[in-house]
Amino acid sequence: MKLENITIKDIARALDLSVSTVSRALKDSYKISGETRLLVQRYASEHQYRPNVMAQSLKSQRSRSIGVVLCNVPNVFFSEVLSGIESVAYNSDYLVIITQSQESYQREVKNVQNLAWRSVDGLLVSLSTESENLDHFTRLHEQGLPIVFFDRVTDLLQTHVVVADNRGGAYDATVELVRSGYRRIAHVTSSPHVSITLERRQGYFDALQEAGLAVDEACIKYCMHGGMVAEEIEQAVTELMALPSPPDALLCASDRLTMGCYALLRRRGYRIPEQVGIAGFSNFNAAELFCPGLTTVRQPAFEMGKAASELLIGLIESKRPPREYEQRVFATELVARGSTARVR
Amino acid sequence: MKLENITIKDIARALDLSVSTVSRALKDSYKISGETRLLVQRYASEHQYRPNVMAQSLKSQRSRSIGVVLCNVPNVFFSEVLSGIESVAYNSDYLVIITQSQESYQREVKNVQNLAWRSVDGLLVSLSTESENLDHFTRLHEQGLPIVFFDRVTDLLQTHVVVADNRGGAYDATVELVRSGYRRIAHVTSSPHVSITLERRQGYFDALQEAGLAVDEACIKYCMHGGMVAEEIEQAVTELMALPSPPDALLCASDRLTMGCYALLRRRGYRIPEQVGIAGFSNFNAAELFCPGLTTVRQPAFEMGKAASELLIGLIESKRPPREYEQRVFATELVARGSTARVR
DNA sequence: TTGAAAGCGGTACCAG
DNA sequence: CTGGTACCGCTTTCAA
Repeated sequence: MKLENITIKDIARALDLSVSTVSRALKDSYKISGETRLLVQRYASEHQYRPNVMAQSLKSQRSRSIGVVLCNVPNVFFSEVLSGIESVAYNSDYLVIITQSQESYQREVKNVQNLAWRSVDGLLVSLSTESENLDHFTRLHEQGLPIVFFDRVTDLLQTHVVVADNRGGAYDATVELVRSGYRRIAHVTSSPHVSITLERRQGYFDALQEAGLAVDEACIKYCMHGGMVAEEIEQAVTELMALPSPPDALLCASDRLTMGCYALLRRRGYRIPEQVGIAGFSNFNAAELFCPGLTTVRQPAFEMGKAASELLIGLIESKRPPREYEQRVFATELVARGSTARVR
Repeated sequence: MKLENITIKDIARALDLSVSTVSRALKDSYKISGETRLLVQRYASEHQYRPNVMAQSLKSQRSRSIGVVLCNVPNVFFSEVLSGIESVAYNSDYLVIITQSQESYQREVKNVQNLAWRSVDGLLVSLSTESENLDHFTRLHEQGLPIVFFDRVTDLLQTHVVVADNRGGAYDATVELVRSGYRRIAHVTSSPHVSITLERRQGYFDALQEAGLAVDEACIKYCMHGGMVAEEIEQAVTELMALPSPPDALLCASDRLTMGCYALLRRRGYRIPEQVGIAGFSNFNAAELFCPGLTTVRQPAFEMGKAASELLIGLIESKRPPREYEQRVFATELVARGSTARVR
């Protein structure tokens, strides 16, 4: 059963005009008499004429919709990004189609192909932890499909990119840990395939070196599924704490890892912050209600979503490719709380 | 610039067949020789033929996409529902288009109209707190557009509905408060326009009455924007605590309200659970990390999203309207934690 | 079993 | 300024 709308043809018949005239009248085309234009427009609005979008799309090869490819919506960071994306799209009259990769390369590929094939006008992408090969994007990109990457980005494709200052955020958090007197700071992070992992690790390195602390590879744990599987986190923390000289603090690289590690430390009875300090990336803003409060690095997720959306729509609507692709970097915000407040 | 795909016409030309034959061969139609079918299908797959979805949609008047209308994605409950919706849609090869009403009636109307006009095959809706008038749905519904409501539902429209056992959840939480010795239990809830408010209030009433406790209207505070505006919550709590005989416990009716009230009580220095107990609906599962842990009523959000999605797709794909509309009710789960553990 | 052609609802070019 | 018409890519009668 279908929604019955009147068509341009109906209007033409009713007003004894040709479809082309009606079409032009509706589009406010210049070469049309004010009289007929008004006539048509009045009739159209009286009869609630709505152009059939599928027909327009078929003709124009554009759908006024953008596809979003991300890992998992319930992740706080992503849900806020998504909200930002939607808010811009709403104002620009684009529809937002979402897909989740669940950190699976296979699924990401399928989603991307499906979106492209179902003809979105552009793609907003945060790569899955499993994605090394990016052929599914390059092919589309070469064919001219606008793509903007956010958060987990790549330099294998030349396009706009929206990220937080990941290096800076990790640096700040590490400095805070050092300042609080921690000397053996471990790093629990995601797959080294994704950009954010490398950038955050760099910030961690920089801060350690600046503080004259040694970087110990044994103190860095990579969770290949970004913490999607609980065992990853358990294993990482277990191994760290079993080290001959165990860490006295943890720097976690993502929402899920931070929460996971924090919960695990508490569950295992570690005293935070005395015995172990913990800080990490997280957009969960009730972290202050934890016991002790959790020191977090916050990313302006909503703003990042807006920016990504704006850049993509810009790309879609500009006739020709931009001279230069932008890389928008958003400052992070360190909120120091009890979990790093060791009294020396 | 557009993605170049070969069309059915190209195949026809290459194989010296007619487009109709090719079309039928691709659809595995019965009246076609096995030979030509194989020929066509091989050529198609070799040349990566992808049917143009816009053309198919224009013809069939179906888009294989569903629209989701909800308040706000970053809300934990909704983000989990959304994830459930997406997971089912993915398996059934439907695309999910999301829109946020931000609790605004205006915006809900716009989103619904836009989605319908942009021809989604069906709608998944959780009403905004402001929505009393539902004409924007009834019109579409009468025209045959499949709609399934979830969470904030209505009985003004005859259709499938997916909800949590809201009465039961509120009842359980209130009973828990009573069991812990609280005697003057206030209720902070959302707008009375939405179904969940009434149902949850009923559970609260039932439990109070069963316990022989008086229901005091002064102890019920309605936040008309569901806690979207922080002042609402502040005002509600302030007024409650300023009552001649202030409450000794709070039952909160939604994610945002629960977190908001809890944070506020802590900020204002109330001792929880001794001075004030608090429990409420929330899908935030790190509530155990709070100090004290927060007693929550959890809804199986992901499962609810899946159910809603399945019902909608069923509606879309069945030729005729079902004999009977379903109302799927999901059990809630009470997780009692420190915030209601008063030692008597 | 196959092909021709109409049509889904618009858009845009070309005449007039 | 207006009308006729081809076309976007696919589906589906209707004939052959």
